[in-house]
Amino acid sequence: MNEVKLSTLDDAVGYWLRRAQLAVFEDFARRFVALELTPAQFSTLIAIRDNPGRRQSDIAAALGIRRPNFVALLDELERRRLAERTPSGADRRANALRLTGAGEALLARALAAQHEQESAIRAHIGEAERDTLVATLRRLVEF
Amino acid sequence: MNEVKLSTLDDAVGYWLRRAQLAVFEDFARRFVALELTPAQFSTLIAIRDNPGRRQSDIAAALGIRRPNFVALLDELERRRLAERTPSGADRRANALRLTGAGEALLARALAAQHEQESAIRAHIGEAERDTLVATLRRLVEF
DNA sequence: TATTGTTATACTCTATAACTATA
DNA sequence: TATAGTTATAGAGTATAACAATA
Repeated sequence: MNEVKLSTLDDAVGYWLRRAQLAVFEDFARRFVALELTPAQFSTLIAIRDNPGRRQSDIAAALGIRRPNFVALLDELERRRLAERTPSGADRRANALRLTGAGEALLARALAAQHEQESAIRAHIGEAERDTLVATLRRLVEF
Repeated sequence: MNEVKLSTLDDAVGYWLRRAQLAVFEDFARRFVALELTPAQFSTLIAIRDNPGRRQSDIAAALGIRRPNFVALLDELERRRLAERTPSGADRRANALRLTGAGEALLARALAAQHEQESAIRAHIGEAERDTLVATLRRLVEF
């Protein structure tokens, strides 16, 4: 196949943002396949560990996940005995979320895998560039 | 809702890459809603304009779109008389792609809208930071 | 009345297998 | 046999409406 030109896309932030995100997420998927964790499940485990006892709605909202879509995700984490829905004391409508011992153990392994990915990125694009990248991306989110 | 902590995600390239990409694509969608063009349709119009007469497969591959998924996308562009499938001379299996006059006209408006988005991004994060961002994202794609 | 968790549902993206017509 | 375009289909991911229990 002869080369196909894509002149206008070659300097577009949106285009490279999408391609870079796909590349990093594919690498993430490779590293996490053994742990059987999707990005959404991984960030959910982090959010629960950092905020034990919080309501489903709060955790879901913080992660940008709609409440209805969070139900099946939690069902699966509970089925695998990684997280639990426990009674929320005062409000009997709410579920308080907590990690199990197995959940904390798996999260520890996942955090190690994530750390390896961050190190690989640092090695590939450079330490300073990585810090600049994260800083710029954070400003872009407010955009 | 009290604040929810997300310690570990706060310095992760993958996390901010995803959030920034969502923010930029939401802005893109707002700017392109009047043109009724998705990112995939927009980049397809660019690819066809830059490579008139090329086969479907080549254009799809250059955009990272699987051949089966490219069919409906092209059907829609043809239905709206923005692009055409024409006979490809030698090989009677292949379709050569071209933009119509209407397609070129709409693409011109789309490119203007994209240019406005790029200007807005430059204004928000700064000229030099934007160039550094694109350069870093391109290196990240090889990752 | 409003909110929490849930069910049902639908729409978009993306992926694969297999067909047809040509090569 | 292999390739170009196509069909059918299935799986994620994400969106909304509406319900039961509770506030």
